[in-house]
Amino acid sequence: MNKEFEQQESNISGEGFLPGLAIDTVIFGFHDSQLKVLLLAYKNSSLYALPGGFIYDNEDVNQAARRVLESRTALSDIYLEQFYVFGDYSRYDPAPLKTIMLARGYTPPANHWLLKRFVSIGYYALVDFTKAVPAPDEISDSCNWYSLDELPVLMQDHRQIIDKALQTLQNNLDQKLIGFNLLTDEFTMGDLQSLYETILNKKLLRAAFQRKMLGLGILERIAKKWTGGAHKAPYLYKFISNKVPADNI
Amino acid sequence: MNKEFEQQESNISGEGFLPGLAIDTVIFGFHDSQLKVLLLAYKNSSLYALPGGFIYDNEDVNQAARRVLESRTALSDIYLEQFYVFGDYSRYDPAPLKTIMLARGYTPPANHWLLKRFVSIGYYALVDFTKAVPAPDEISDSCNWYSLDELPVLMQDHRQIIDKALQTLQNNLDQKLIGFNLLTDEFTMGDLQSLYETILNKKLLRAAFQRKMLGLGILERIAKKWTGGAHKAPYLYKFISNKVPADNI
DNA sequence: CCTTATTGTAACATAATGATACAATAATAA
DNA sequence: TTATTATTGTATCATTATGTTACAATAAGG
Repeated sequence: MNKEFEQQESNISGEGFLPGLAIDTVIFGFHDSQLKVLLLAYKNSSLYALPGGFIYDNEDVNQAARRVLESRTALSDIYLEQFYVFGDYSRYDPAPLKTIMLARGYTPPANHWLLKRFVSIGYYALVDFTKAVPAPDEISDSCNWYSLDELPVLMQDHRQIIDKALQTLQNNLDQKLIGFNLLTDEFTMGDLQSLYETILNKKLLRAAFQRKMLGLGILERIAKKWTGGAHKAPYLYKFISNKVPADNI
Repeated sequence: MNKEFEQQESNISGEGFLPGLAIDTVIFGFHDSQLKVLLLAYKNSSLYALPGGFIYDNEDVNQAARRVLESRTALSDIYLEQFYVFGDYSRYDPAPLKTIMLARGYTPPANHWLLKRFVSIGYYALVDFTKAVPAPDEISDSCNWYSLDELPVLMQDHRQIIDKALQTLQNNLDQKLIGFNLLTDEFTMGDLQSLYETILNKKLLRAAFQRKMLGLGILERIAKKWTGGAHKAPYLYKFISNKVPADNI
């Protein structure tokens, strides 16, 4: 794990990996009423990047995505879904990886597999912010949450990848019932509404929201939560239905 | 075009193509109240397959999908969308292509690029059945429409690819307004309802369907259509909004 | 001109959602 | 203890969308 990139780097032909194919994961979390994504800060570079990786030549592509997700969050059984393949020729830009390798003191040959054109399969994941344990990889200084409102400058087309992931999340939020994956196990109706409002980027009517959510029959009322505020205590709920990791992964 | 496969076949290393990456397109048509898909019948084989292809190393992936679509239907400006990446290791099966090459009198070396593991990007297209001109490729005897109800035995996991494409179409039908792409330019409300019923595989209420469709404000009433039947003639409609080929392709 | 099948739409019932109002209640201050 | 305050849970009514039935308006054909 820790020597992973070193192995990929010294492996000039990319033996053992599917060539030209990569995975990028947009890992969403929710904290302080803000949507966050996990980003890596690359060493010797001002660039930030999405957690990504390559696929072993005997590995399922979806499994590789889970592997990447687990290695950056220490979480398994997470909601994870493919959302788009980024395959434009204009993405092709070997400069960032070359810079990274040079900074590591390694001069790659021109035909190094990591410098060739890559097509990237975009996945998005929904994780419980409080449970994830962000872990940088070998070539990054840090792995941290960044609010969607204040993203740093990102490598290549990673900004567009995040944008498209968010669009997909917005479209899927009501259809599939996936929002709960971003909350802790127990939450108030206010937490849930705040999450929905943040993702959809619009205010929702409290009464109608509560009625609809309760009407779905997927929330179990647990107990009351005394926050210390001078007002009625809200109920805590938990999601009943099985927290399916995904449709088909 | 006609010598395309011969070039891919004699090109042992796959020079000029993205390695290990393929495209499979589920091309939907609608005729006689049935959903159809375009399938190729391979020479010297009882197997049928989805139209597919490879990606040039200087070509956008989406552009490659359009190229495949155009070469099998002689149509451009068609609704086309990515729907899933099929990347399980269990898909890996060089046998069919090897059989095809052997039947052509060509014995490929073991390391031939076409015999390696491929990940396939699934696209689905919605075309006007009356406008498409199905054209087989070099290694197939025929390119024809097959009703979804009576599909022949398909190569590899192509049956699952079709199933997943249909699921996606069903999910997208109401959200995006894409059904019109399967009809001729002018159609009756009955045609449209029949299309919806076929795709969704359920009966719809005529009055409610008509009210909803007209309420969308995307249909223009053209003229009446006298079919010769002993009854009131239905109006012909055409789709107003710009027939967008896709979201983002 | 009468029958027949089908279309377009009105009319009503039911369900879903938008909007407002208010009682319940947990802290705090008087 | 009691009043005050903020927030929650839900009832109520308004509006919109959808399900259902009914019926008038045709285009043939006898």
